[in-house]
Amino acid sequence: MDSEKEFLAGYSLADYDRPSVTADVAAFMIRTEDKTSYRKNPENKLLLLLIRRGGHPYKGMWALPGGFLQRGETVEECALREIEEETTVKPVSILPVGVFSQPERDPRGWIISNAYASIISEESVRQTGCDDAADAQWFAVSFTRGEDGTYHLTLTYEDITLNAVLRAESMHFGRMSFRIIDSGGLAFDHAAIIAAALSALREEAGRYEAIFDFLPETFTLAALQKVQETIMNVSILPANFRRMVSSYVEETDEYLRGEGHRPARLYRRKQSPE
Amino acid sequence: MDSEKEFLAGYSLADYDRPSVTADVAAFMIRTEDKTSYRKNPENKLLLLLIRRGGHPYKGMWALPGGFLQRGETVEECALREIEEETTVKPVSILPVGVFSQPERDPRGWIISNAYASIISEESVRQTGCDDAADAQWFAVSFTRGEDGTYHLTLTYEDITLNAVLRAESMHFGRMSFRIIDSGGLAFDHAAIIAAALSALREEAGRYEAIFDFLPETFTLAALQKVQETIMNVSILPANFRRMVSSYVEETDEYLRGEGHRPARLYRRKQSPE
DNA sequence: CAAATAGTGTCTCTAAGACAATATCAC
DNA sequence: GTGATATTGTCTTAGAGACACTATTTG
Repeated sequence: MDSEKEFLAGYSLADYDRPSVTADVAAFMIRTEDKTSYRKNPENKLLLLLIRRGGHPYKGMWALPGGFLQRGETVEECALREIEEETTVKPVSILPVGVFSQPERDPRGWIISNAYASIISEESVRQTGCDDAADAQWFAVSFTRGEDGTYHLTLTYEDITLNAVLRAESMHFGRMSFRIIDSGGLAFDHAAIIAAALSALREEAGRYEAIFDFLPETFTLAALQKVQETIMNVSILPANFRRMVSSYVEETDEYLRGEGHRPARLYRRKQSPE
Repeated sequence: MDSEKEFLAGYSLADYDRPSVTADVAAFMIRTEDKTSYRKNPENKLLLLLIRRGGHPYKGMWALPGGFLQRGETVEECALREIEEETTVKPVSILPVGVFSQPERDPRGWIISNAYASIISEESVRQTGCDDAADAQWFAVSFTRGEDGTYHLTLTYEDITLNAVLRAESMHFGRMSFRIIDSGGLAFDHAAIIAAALSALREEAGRYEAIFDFLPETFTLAALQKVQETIMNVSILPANFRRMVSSYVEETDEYLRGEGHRPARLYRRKQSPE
């Protein structure tokens, strides 16, 4: 019986052809806009972090943050590391979206991408104040389905508008994958990655899983509802939303006062729903 | 302005450290058992294809079929290719399960695995009759949750029983990931991959998405229900199941006769439910 | 007081679970 | 006829949408 140790000593992976592996991250944040009236609650905007590429290929175009997998880390850790490097903020949560491995997806060669969606709370961004780099910006997201079955992804930052068009290809486990019809000026296949990440985020939010990560420890139910509405692009009656999330949250004794109307009780996420 | 062509010509990915990339596939099939009485409908068994490892590491232990990603193919194509090589059968569908990239998961070195669940119809296996290789066998699957939150995965083939114990780690997009407590004799981290694939398969079956792929073009509703019950490990009242899938199927004019009781109408999958 | 949100209660509608009842065939 | 499944229909219950109504604060 030959020993496993011996076998491994003589074994070399270098004999095989290997791809480069990256993790690309669609980092989402929800920004509370300014109040339009001293009475009204503020609106929300869903934002996505994009980096303007400084080098070839796709030089000058906008892309998702990402980078090569390093020895000794998992793909998920790589995604976390990349987003921390770019924002100096630790994401609250990170969710797998899919693997993108079309052979021609990157002109530099054989590079496969592991896509993640990550959620960053506005609170943490405010604290570290990482809005400095001109080559990293938060774009406002709009993602809608046309009546002909195409999907329109629009990303806006000041006077820059990226307008991608996609078609849903397949659906597995409730998640969709997309084929790019018009990349709208996004680098690589990142339009398809963003669409898949958004579709995954919506599915997660529909189960009230992802929405808490956008907010601080304690929050009003109205704020939580705005998050849900912003992600899902729907509107919900407050009374019904309240009932639906009631099993996921628990009351605190605190109230949010001074908003020009009746104070709202602050809630926190309940660890074990039921 | 420097040209992108120039840049790419001088660019070499070989400078970076790269992992080996594999696709591992949990191939599921549902086998119709023999009738216990000439009147009764037959029972079903959920089966998973395992390969006995001929070489180190984990020599002699059972593992999922899989192999290295080759240049020019996508990870999904690699998974399809591996399963076809092993069974000579083309899977009806293939579903992404997750990426497994713990640095120590493979003693041979830095190897990350893309896991897929694939569904193979009994019909296609019968046609090609690929039950020959002694090192490739279909194991009966049992996957249950203990009352202490652990999960028990039992795989059985003749006198071989593999008994793995796992703990749910996290849940994203309705899918769970698992930590291995006892691998039960399965190679690598394949116990965790199988558990994740089963959890994903159940989620998909719960939406009546995956269940049709186990069956031929036309089928009785009772057969469809047995598939659902086998995967989900539940039992459903026929009248209710019939109502729930009614929007996913359409009638044919054919009937299945000679079963010792009232003939059942054959149905086919409806392309666009509603 | 007015404007706005916070919060409660209730009606309706739909989908799923339970179950009763009938239909139809092979033996 | 008997034993089994096939098929239909109905009662009940749980949850989501709609909406009316009350409560509470700030300017």
